[in-house]
Amino acid sequence: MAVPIVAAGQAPPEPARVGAKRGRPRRADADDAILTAALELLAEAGVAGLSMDVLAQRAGVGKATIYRRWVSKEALILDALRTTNAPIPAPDEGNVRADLITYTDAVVERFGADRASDVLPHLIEASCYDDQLRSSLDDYLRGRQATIRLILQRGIDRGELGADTDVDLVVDLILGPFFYRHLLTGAPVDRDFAHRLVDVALR
Amino acid sequence: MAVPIVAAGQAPPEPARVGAKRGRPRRADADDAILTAALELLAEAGVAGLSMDVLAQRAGVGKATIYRRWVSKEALILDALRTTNAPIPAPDEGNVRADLITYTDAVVERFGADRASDVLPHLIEASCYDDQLRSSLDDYLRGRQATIRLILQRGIDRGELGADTDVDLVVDLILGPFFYRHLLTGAPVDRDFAHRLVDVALR
Amino acid sequence: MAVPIVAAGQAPPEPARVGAKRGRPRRADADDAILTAALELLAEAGVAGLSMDVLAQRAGVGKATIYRRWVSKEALILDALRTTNAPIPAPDEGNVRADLITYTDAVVERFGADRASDVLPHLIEASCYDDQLRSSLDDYLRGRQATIRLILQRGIDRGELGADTDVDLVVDLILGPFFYRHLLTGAPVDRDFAHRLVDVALR
Amino acid sequence: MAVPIVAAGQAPPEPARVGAKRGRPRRADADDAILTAALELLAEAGVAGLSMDVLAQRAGVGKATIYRRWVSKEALILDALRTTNAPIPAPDEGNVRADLITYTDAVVERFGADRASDVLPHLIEASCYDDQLRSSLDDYLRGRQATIRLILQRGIDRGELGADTDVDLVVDLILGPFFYRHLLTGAPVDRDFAHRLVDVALR
DNA sequence: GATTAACCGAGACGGTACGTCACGTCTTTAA
DNA sequence: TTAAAGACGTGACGTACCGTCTCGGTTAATC
Repeated sequence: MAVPIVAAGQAPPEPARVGAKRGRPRRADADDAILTAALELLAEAGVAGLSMDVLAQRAGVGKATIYRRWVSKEALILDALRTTNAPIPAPDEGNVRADLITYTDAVVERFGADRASDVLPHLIEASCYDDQLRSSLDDYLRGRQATIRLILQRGIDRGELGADTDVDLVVDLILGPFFYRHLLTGAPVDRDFAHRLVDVALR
Repeated sequence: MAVPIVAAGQAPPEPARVGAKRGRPRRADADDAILTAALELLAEAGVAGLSMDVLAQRAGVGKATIYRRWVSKEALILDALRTTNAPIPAPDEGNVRADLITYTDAVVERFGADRASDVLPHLIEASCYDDQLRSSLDDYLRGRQATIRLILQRGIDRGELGADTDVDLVVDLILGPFFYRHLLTGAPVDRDFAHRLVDVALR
Repeated sequence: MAVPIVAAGQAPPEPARVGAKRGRPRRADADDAILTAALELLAEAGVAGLSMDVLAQRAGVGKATIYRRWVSKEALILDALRTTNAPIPAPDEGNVRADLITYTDAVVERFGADRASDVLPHLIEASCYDDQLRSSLDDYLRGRQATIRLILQRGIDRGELGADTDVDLVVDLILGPFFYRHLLTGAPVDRDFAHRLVDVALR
Repeated sequence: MAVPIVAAGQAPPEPARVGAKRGRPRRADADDAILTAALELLAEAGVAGLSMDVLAQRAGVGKATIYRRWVSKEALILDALRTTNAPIPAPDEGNVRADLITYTDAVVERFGADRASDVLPHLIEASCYDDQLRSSLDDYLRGRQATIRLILQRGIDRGELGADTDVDLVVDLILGPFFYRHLLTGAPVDRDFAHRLVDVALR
């Protein structure tokens, strides 16, 4: 996931294909070691407990090796997030509403487990100071919409939803309130809440 | 806004009115001086530029004086936010949809002006590590729902909306997507978007 | 020995006598704690083993406290050197030659004990990059000539030496070869060598 | 000057002439390229500016190539010093005093030009941690006595000086005070000072 | 009027993390 | 085998904050 010089999540920009690569290649397993250690530390003590010194030591790696692979601590954290947070697979029960319910139930469950995770809040804040991170994070978060978009698109293809369905809006109507409650007001996020959102969005 | 010892936003719990106070009373103008300096620094360099040392110097105040009035840097920032971000007044045009449109237009405008404010993200993150702050922030953010709740309640009272209207849900449907776009995906937040949200919420 | 802001060894320049001192005063015992820890570390592992992190920890002090009292690691080391290396007292046997012999014997002994001390070499190098240190070190080293100068002056006062005696030259003739052998050529520095130097210098 | 594996200044121990050479031969011009680059960097920024990474890049050479030819950075620096600092040729005017004056005048001039060179101090310090370097440096510095020893020997051979002249002592008496002033006290080193040293040494 | 107690500005305190740099070694591909 | 390139683990650097503590000095209410 880590890339030569660019920010996290950016595709490696053809690393000077011509001359091929000279010099000692990067340790192949270092990325994994670092990300694994990062996830451990995040689980143990949250973002606040993830200091670069400790991370390097835990991963058995020099700090420079980390900074060679990620432009910043936050780019690394974002990649760690990507690693853990496997996308929720799209159910396909032939019915948009059923699919969305299944999907949102999974989201609710994950939010519950994710309880008090400070990773996303940290990245949101950090992205205020770092444009590269901002766009990486936006990419990541828009990517997380893929499942729900797929469900909707299938519905449109099946004729279950009108061709003029505002997919963007439906996505925001379902995910927006989720995050709003989870990150901002602290109001409960449960299945009932999710179902009502789906009902409204499909109304 | 600042209180003797409790967290930001908590009502001062009757400061032991009984025994009255001995000793030198607190400087009356210090709260203002501190909040003003804080707002200046936030405007100049964001949360990252608001160090307690600089703040104390700017406000012409000792650091201890700040910590005597707010439990933490973040409690202070939250109060500063409260100070700037005056609540948007509830329009009253006798029509729920019109009122919501007027209101959301104001929100859109403020979000635009708020461009790249890192204050809210910072507080969200900090609240992950500080329960007192967490609840203060939740209070504040729920308080920001007052306007929209008032509009809806008036509609219900007028019979324009059914008595069984799920106010909580409508609030989340309107505000959730706003913050989701603003803080997370970075998608544009404009009047058109707001109007569609209102339409769906009232549908 | 440490001084508010100026380099090591500089006399504290009347610390703004007017306004007296405001703010919390510096910990009185910190200087000692730091210098003692520094001397321990120097004894254990030489200059190379004296890292600021370890020193701070050993002295039970924050790094900032050290940097508040000494402008640089080297200024601190110089003060540590001053602390250990008490001046050799001037003998007074009523005879210049006898006094010088006694004195140089003491120097020889100290050089022997000083075996492999890397402190002075380190300071000499560091002083190439730091003018303030350079002049502090010069002061210190010229101060170390005091004993020998006193012996000679007494001789002049007694009429044992001519009033036109070139004291500077005699000092350099005795100390120069000492350091030259000790630091540069590694040739042995013993009493016999010292005696011959004294004989030549007084010839 | 560089040698296969041994310390700087050691004679190359017959580089396994027998089996001839297998594999890629060493670049013949690398030594020169490295030393030249080293001298440039020393001139530009002193020892502190001579990092091995920069040096390798400047010389168009891999770091391993440098370490294959010199055991350490300091061994390389010593060789660089040897390269620049050509020995001062021995004058031969048939008179010891005149020869010494001519010689010391040249030394004074070089010291003046050498102003603030940090090379020698650096090597002196480094030699505290590295025995091999220590003896190489001692060799080098004793080698620098050759000129003055030659002048004295000629004087002895001519009968101008007694056969019992303590050559070692005379050398130390002349060079010791030079270095003492130059490296330690920072006192001026001029022709007058040198002449007085010669007078005393020959008295 | 004296005492007491909480406040005040200033700034030093012990900690902790940061990101950079240089070291000397190791690992590639190419000659 | 040696070359150039450059990644590697290590560890020190000096800075910047944090939130607390300690000064000498006010400023009331209480005694």
